[in-house]
Amino acid sequence: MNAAALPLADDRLDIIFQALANRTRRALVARLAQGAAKVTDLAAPFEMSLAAISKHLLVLENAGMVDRSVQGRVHICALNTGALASADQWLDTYKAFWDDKLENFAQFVETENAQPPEKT
Amino acid sequence: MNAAALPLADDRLDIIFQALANRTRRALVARLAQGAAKVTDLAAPFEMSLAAISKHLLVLENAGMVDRSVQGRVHICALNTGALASADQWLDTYKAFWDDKLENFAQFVETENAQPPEKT
DNA sequence: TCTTAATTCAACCGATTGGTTGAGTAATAA
DNA sequence: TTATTACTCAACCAATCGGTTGAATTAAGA
Repeated sequence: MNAAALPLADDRLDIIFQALANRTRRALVARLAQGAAKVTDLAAPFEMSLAAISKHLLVLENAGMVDRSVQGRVHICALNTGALASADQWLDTYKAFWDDKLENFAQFVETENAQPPEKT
Repeated sequence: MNAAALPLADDRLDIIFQALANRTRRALVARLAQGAAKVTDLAAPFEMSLAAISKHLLVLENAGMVDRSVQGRVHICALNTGALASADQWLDTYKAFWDDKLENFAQFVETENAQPPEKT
């Protein structure tokens, strides 16, 4: 079923979240979720140069989100969901925390106020 | 109550994922998931300056992940789950896609700025 | 062949990032 | 009052980011 339960090294997560931190790249992910596509078609909806899209695809590829198959002069890109799953997994860890544990910030502040912190 | 069903504007997601794209900030999130803390305590485990941590906390705050309460000279930071939920929600969209095939996905594609499918 | 299409590469640019240090500002402690 | 603590602010720096343009590469079509 789900084969992506890897250790999630920090530098790997850096690269994955960084790749997601750009709307053009997220739009490319959205597009690729519909199916594989060649670079020119991926670039078509955007108002930036093909070279810029090429760079964005490289970022996604380095993050492990996109696989590339070169057929002649055409590069076909496809989504690889493993990296996305890793990011999702990281977030899910903390979702579990806050669903269960975290309550009201104001409540904490009151508690902290009534109970002075220890000296350093 | 889950208040995180917002429209997920692109620039907002840019900021959220960018905030997560740094291991120090993710470590701060991890630390804050265990409970609120003051800035000095948050900075203690790291081998960088307090000013650097202060900046990281500002990034998390601007991303909506951290709330701050100033009590005297002490700033108490607490995790705000809304922004993390937004990132999770974005990823969940794709998780839903790759888990269940394109059930809800065509719907999503229309909402986003992705172009209609053009070729097979 | 000669031309065109698909894509990357390389150099460049301004803006941003992630860190530093030192000074500034308040609140608490002595 | 004077120090000390908690933290931010401001200036600076090197590295990276996101884009550009123009040239290079390679494949396909005429």
